[in-house]
Amino acid sequence: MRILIVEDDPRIAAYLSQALKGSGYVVESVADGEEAWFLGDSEDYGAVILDLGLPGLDGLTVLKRWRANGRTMPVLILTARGGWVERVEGIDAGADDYLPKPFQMEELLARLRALLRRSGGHAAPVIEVDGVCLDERLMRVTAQGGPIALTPLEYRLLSYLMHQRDRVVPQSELAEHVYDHDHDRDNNALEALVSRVRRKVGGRLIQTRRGFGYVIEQVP
Amino acid sequence: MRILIVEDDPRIAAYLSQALKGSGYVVESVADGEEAWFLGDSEDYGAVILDLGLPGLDGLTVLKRWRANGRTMPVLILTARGGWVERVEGIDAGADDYLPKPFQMEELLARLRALLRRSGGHAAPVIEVDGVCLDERLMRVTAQGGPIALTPLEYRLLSYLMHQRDRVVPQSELAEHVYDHDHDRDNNALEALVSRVRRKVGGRLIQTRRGFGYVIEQVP
DNA sequence: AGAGGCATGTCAGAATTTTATCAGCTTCGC
DNA sequence: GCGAAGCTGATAAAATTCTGACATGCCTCT
Repeated sequence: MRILIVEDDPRIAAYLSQALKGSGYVVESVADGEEAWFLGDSEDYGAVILDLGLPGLDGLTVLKRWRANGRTMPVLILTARGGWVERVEGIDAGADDYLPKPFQMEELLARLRALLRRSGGHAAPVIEVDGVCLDERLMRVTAQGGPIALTPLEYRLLSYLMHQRDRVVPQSELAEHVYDHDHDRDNNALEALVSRVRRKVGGRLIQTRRGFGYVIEQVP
Repeated sequence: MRILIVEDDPRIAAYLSQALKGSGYVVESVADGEEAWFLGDSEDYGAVILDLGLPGLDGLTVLKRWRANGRTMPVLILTARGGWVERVEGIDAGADDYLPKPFQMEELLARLRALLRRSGGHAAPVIEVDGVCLDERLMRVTAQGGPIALTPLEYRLLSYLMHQRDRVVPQSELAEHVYDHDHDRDNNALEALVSRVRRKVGGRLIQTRRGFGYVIEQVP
């Protein structure tokens, strides 16, 4: 994990750098506000440790510009300006944590771990087969770039089959996962549903295994 | 946004509860460790404010059990045990922030805002979607430059949906985070509320996913 | 205390979308 | 070719959601 240290006191910068390297991080260090702004804007860091009293450009200004530009890396402010008013100001400028100097290195490392832990878990859950994408957060399906409007039952059906891709799903099992438990089984509602989904996502995605069920194959 | 307060001192709990409600949160409060564990394990909270010195079950133990069970809501520890060793211990037990008593309410609110915006996967202190801006610090919403007057419930609804943007929010979840715990479920108050918010912020911001819920999409 | 204003729940009917059902058709396996 | 399994379009029925109107209750101001 790559960490940017923005700190103008060379002794503190060296101390931080050494401790972070000792914890397994890759560290870059700058002492100047302008340079910090440029690096944070153009490079990719797992987190930033930011001192506020900087030559050139103030730390808070740097942070606000990063956020205005859509940079979302976690930022831990570390400064001697210790009053609660400054802390509120720093956090509301877009910082994730604020640690006053002097500080215990152990605590800084713990807080950094917490920031990294929290910022890590946002992978987009998207399943894609043959150009058809299923976005589970948006509950939306796209095919060849265009969004496809699916009704609730249609979505449940496609979602289940895509989760079970490369496996033949018996009709009875599919029905159990699409319909509420008390549902007529001796009609062809499921087949009608499959038919409608096929018309929307393209006919060859959902294949019929006559006598067994349906399957979505990953490799066409 | 629904917040759980775990605090055994009734005066501090009342103080917290009042301040959080004033900032537009839906608040639940418990004083007992066992009960806190149960609620945090089974209910859905946007964040938890956790005191460590509790009757019944220790706060740290409660937190560790939540994390062991896969609960990922942000937790802010708030306690009089102020040494840095305790802070490191609390953070490494899975807390996201640690604020020693006594504390400034302003700072707690700021840190809570930081936790909530980060847990939604974002960093900037102001959320903006399609020309509509939500400033949590000022509790103010603007659209196309003009401020929009929202009632408390309307604000909670819009705020929650904007925090959860690009994710479909089921009606039941939305209701939990907008209304206090004891509330009728089989009326259409929520739909009426959505309708009112739509009239104020423009009809196409909040989209309906029939059968699933509502969503605010960042990229329309 | 009373008036007025505001926030919000409630209701009914409208608007819209979704789904079951049916009938006839097609395809598949033997 | 035959029977069974599966497909599809049409349509009616059902479910969901929206919205305006109204009622209620709370708060503030006089």
